[in-house]
Amino acid sequence: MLSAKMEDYLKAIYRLEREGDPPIATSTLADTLEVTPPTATSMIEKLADRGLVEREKYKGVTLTPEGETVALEVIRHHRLLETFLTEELGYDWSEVHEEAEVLEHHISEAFERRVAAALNDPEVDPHGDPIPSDSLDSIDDVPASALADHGEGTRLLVARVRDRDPEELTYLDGAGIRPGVELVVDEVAPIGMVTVRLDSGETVALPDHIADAIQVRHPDEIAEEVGEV
Amino acid sequence: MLSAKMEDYLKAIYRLEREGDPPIATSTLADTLEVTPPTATSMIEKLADRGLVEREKYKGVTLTPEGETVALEVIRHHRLLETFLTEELGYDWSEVHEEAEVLEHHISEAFERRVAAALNDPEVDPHGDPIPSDSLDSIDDVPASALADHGEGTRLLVARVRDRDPEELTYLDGAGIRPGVELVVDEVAPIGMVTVRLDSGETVALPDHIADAIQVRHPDEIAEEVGEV
DNA sequence: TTTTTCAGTTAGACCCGTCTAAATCCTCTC
DNA sequence: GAGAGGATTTAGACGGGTCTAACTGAAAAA
Repeated sequence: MLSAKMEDYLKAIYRLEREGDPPIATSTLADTLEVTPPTATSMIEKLADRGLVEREKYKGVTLTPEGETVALEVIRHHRLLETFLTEELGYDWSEVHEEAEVLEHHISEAFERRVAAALNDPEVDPHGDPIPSDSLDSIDDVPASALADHGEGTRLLVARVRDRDPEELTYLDGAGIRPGVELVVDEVAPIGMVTVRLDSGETVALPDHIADAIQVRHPDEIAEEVGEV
Repeated sequence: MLSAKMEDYLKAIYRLEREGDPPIATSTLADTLEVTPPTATSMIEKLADRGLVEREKYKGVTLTPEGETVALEVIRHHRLLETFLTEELGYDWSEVHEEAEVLEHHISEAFERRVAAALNDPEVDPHGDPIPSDSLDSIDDVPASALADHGEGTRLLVARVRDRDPEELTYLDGAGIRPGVELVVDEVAPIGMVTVRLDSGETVALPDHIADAIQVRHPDEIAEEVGEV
């Protein structure tokens, strides 16, 4: 049996591997989990003993296939829970993260199955993040780019919002920016800010760190894919 | 902040106080929680330090009002979860207990409120047990008696089933015995068994320990109460 | 190549919840 | 009212997850 903490470490390593280049440094992991480096070291040892991570002393860690499976399982729980809380319990998009962060470690397999069934095996969560399948195969990230990387006049579809801060999310939601919405880049200001125009006609100004967190696609790509199916 | 374990101890003390006479002996508590007496002693010390129990060395413990509030909160979580799992997620009546036993310690107040709202503030859980109100006032147990205490020919309404064993519950559910069902005592056998007849005409034989766990009321009492309202 | 710097690890401590073994208190019986 | 017997507590240990302080490796700078 794995503790909730162990699961948190595996999940963090998984994310860091996707976003940076493996192996993951002890201090990076420690920062992510808000613990001190020695704490991370000792946890890494434990995970290595259980065969969940590959460790090279002074270099860092990578997940083994077993470790990755555990990480995907936890992420599946998390994203199913977020979807469930939003769709079935009336949670606001912005407030599901913390609740799911706790519950993901405590639900049974039966619960997971029933929630997935109740939601009709959803493929993405309310933030637009893909939900790992029941078989826990590695996730294919939907190809997307940051809103910040597009020029003025471009029409874009919001695919994912990779922000977890409740206040920021509430603001974005209130402004009408959430996965599935289309918008046009109105102005890229040289002061670290992007302004977008929604179909409603309203414009919303977004500082760079937000524009980086908003993942977008070109609407016609979607049309093509749908056509393919 | 209280740990899940502390909550378990408080809940156990609460139940034992209701069923036996306070104060609760260390060994009784230890048995209930399946730990050794020294373990219970040290936990009792911690709870006493926090003002959640009143302790008299070598005598036992009782809950303080604060401790009782915590216990009621946990019980409210548990019973709301059982109801939710049954009604919204399609769990079988017999399998909700274990899941709720874990989750009760991990849901937020927001989750509690939303579940209660989704269920329309239910007053009893699937086992017929009363759900503490949001204000966490002490619960008034519905007056009921054990099926085992009634004579042949008596018509009874099943109010609560105080059994948590999944196999036994599955059997009872399959046999048609669950809260809300009416039945007639068919035979009280001198070998520690009671046979009841359901409205479907079927008879079901129940050994004493089961007949003790089934809490019943007289159907006309219910009618009167409804009349009063 | 040697030194310096800094990340990473080891050492040792603490709190939690648990245990076993040993001491101690309470109470019931004679 | 003195033991005997049983329940309770104390003592000391351990694993989990964390910390600080001290040490050690590795890699960049000189």
